[in-house]
Amino acid sequence: MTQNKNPATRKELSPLALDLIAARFRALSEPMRLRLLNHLMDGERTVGQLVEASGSGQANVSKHLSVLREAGMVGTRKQGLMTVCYIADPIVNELCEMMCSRLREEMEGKAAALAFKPES
Amino acid sequence: MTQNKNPATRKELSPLALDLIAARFRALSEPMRLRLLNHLMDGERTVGQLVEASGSGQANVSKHLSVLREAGMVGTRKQGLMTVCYIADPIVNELCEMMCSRLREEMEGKAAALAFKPES
DNA sequence: GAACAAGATCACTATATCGCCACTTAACGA
DNA sequence: TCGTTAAGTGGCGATATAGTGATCTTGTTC
Repeated sequence: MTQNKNPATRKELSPLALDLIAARFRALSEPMRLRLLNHLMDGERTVGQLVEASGSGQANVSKHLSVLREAGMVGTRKQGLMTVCYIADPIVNELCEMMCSRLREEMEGKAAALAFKPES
Repeated sequence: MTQNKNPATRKELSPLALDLIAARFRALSEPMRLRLLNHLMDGERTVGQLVEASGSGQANVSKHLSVLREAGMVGTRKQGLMTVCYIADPIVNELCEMMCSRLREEMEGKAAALAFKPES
């Protein structure tokens, strides 16, 4: 069910499409960016709050945020001196949720496999 | 709806979890790897077939495949001289499907915005 | 066993990116 | 206008990774 045997119904993605999709996934491929998103899942945060919460430098956080913004995943809004950040695309939550639960399954599976009968 | 205002119900992910999740997304962050997966969505393929279909070198394809294998997304099976590859985790299809349709929405949105009344 | 074919691995170059420091820019208050 | 603070930007060193050619390994065939 996970594979489509009929070549006529499957489309080969164009190089441009592949680049765009890869770019989106690349935005999610850094632990620090995931950490920022994880904090934003609690609600809006200023850059300063994210700097403090992430434990990284201000310049670094600012650059990671611009990557997320260019990927359309985070939005920002100026509020006086501060910049308020928020998750702009709900797909972020879905993707992370999926990946998380998938990893949990795998880990539990491996743990169970190690619990008894470590290879007959 | 996409954000959780209650801090008590949101969990902050551990650094280890962030690394694991980031690694999975990183496996999907290269156009060439997405191309390989895209071909595998039609069904099993040997390494040689993927080399031909992808238009890249054999060494390069082999390395990308090992990245995908380590990420648990692709499985392989020896069959004589050849190595048969297949998608081992159905999450790959879901993730790519989601990303694809999301991008389509965005592009169509932008196209529609450009069609008429380019800013009043 | 020798020749051969498929694929994995190694060595290398080029490029990209992370984290940090310093500096600049922008908005606010006195 | 000046000083202060929040955040963006540029430069730098270190590391990581893509792609390529050469080599090694393994299984097949004669």
